[in-house]
Amino acid sequence: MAGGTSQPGRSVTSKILAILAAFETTRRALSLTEIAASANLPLSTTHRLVGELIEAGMLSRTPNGGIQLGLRLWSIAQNTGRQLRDTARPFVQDLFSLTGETSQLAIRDGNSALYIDRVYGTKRIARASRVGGRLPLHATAVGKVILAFSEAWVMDAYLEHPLESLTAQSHTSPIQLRKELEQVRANNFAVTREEVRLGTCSIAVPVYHTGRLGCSIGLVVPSSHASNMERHLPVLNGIAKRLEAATVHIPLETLLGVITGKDKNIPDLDEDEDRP
Amino acid sequence: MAGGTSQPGRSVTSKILAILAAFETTRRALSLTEIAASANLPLSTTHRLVGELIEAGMLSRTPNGGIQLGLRLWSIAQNTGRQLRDTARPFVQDLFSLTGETSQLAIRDGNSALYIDRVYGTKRIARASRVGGRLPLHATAVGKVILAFSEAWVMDAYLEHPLESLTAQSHTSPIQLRKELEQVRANNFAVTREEVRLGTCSIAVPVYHTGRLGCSIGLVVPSSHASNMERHLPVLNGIAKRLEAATVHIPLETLLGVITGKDKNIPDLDEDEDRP
DNA sequence: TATACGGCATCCACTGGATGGAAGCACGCA
DNA sequence: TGCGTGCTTCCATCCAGTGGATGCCGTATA
Repeated sequence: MAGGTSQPGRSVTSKILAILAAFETTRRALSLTEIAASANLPLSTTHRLVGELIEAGMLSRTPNGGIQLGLRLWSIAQNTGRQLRDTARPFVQDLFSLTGETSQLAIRDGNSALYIDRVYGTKRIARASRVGGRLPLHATAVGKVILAFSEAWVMDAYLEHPLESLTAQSHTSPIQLRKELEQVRANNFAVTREEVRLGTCSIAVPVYHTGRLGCSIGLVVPSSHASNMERHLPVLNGIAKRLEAATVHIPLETLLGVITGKDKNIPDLDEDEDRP
Repeated sequence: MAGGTSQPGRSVTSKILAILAAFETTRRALSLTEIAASANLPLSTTHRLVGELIEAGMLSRTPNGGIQLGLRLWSIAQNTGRQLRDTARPFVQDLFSLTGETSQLAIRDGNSALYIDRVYGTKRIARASRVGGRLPLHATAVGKVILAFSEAWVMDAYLEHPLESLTAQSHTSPIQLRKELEQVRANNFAVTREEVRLGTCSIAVPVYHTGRLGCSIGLVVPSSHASNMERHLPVLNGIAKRLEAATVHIPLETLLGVITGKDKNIPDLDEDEDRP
């Protein structure tokens, strides 16, 4: 038999998504074969779908024959969560200017801290996270803040699952973590010491929104001068306050386009359309 | 007849892409009906496809029932053109710190200037462009730089098409534009005065890469203090030089994942995978 | 030089998933 | 109560999508 034996229960859509998902965890260009393997699709099918995606600019070929995400996809995706990013960026920049340390902003997306923005200097430190990247909530300072100040059920649900260990320093005991989060709530800030990556520590504070937690901002500093990270707290809290003030007028759900409640009648965004 | 009358010659892929493309020019959440209209698809088909995309996190529902791009899509798309963005960001920041004016970085994507990054302060000026957005090459300072320093055929091809006018100040005469670009090449910088949006002017310089044009960096300033934008040229050129130095070791094609030549043996990216 | 191999592109007969008109539902408004 | 709008569900039809087979190209091996 020639063809037609399509694996049942698999929609074309899911195949396209699987192809895109192949690029979720890598910055490299991938070969057709790699994509096919990652998406669990026959080569010929992959070939055709990838071809269409390239045609549309969602993927693009690199000069050496590899396949990468396309600029068009990036360009479209930039319209996601713009409200928060655009509003917050100057504040994250300020945070960097005032501290000289890598500054970042993260929100909760499922069980991960999703890094929305980060600002750093030319002298690169070993990066543990990147914009658009995710890290487990219990291993990062921003994550701990998010866990500590989220609704109780979020934390409870999170602690159900086993806590992944990224370095020898990661805290993986649920009981101990619960205590630590208690501390975070009491102190209004969280720290991590080499729990994500050896050589870097971090500190973060919550940014509130209408009483609830909105997001978290923090710093990543090399362990070498992390002995007194707490000295940055006044700046962190100051920026957090200003960011809160800048976002109060925007409904929390609108900030990210994520459903976290069942509110109604959220006003749509305004401003100039269609012009980039 | 019930169903099955699918418009022939339309692949599922193209339909999904049309749905995503509906969000290309708007930041608003769209209704199902709006998406269907934009993608030119029957409502029921749109409904099912959108449902699948939401399921996968590529789209998401807003609390008031609208549909928006999903965080997962954004997160995946962040892996596009990372090389240039990550490398250039500190320099764009520096540019902002040193000038206090909105700083931006753009490349050519087809016939548009594609804004890769921008840094601005809290006191917002009327935005004419945004990260991920496009503007015609002839109306912006970065665009003029890109046109002026690209290969000759790029400029020639661009001038074939009619030049869109964004404001009354836009230069739309091909002959005059050609002269202007000559000037840009001679001066090594370009300016625009209210050609994109009334109230803002801009200035930009080229960033070279192995002899060719790599990208362009520039400033946007309110017309009110745009009388002597040229005073920023030393800083602009200084930053451009430093950015050039920081990118020489990366092949131009790799910087963006765009094919601009037919080179071979581009080394793939390195560094830690899989960890955000 | 010959041979083997891995990766990529193309082909095509078959079929099951995609399709879209229509009907049903939910809500808001007069 | 009745109408209008927008969303959801249903299902008989059928064509777009499928994937095994084949062939090609460049590189590594004998």
